[in-house]
Amino acid sequence: MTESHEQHLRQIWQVVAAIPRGTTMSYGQVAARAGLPRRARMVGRALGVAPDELGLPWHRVVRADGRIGLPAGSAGYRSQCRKLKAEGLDVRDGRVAGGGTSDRATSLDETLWS
DNA sequence: CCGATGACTCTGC
DNA sequence: CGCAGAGCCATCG
Repeated sequence: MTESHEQHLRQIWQVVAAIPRGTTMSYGQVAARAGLPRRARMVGRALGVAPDELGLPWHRVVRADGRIGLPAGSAGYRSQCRKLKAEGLDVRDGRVAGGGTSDRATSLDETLWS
């Protein structure tokens, strides 16, 4: 059952659930914070297997460029875009703006988040 | 065991 | 600003 791997999923979900409202985090960021330095891809899979019962704010997880991690036009894409707007953020052409401007700074946040 | 795929990221052109 | 290539890790055939 690869329980060690399940633990990682738990951490990922926990990190995602710990994302402040009105803020967006990149996959690599979540992965790093979950203890997975290079497992950004696994984060995507984790969200994919994440049950809705957890009420996981997966919509706060976007790509490093601040773009939606799902194909434009997909159901998840629209959902994420809409939820982000509901969070007070602004979605432009698939891009997410942090409450007015860019709030996330990729590698910079890592030092900040420490 | 090897090859292909993927809710990723970075660098170069 | 957009496209292409390379790197990274886990899962599936």
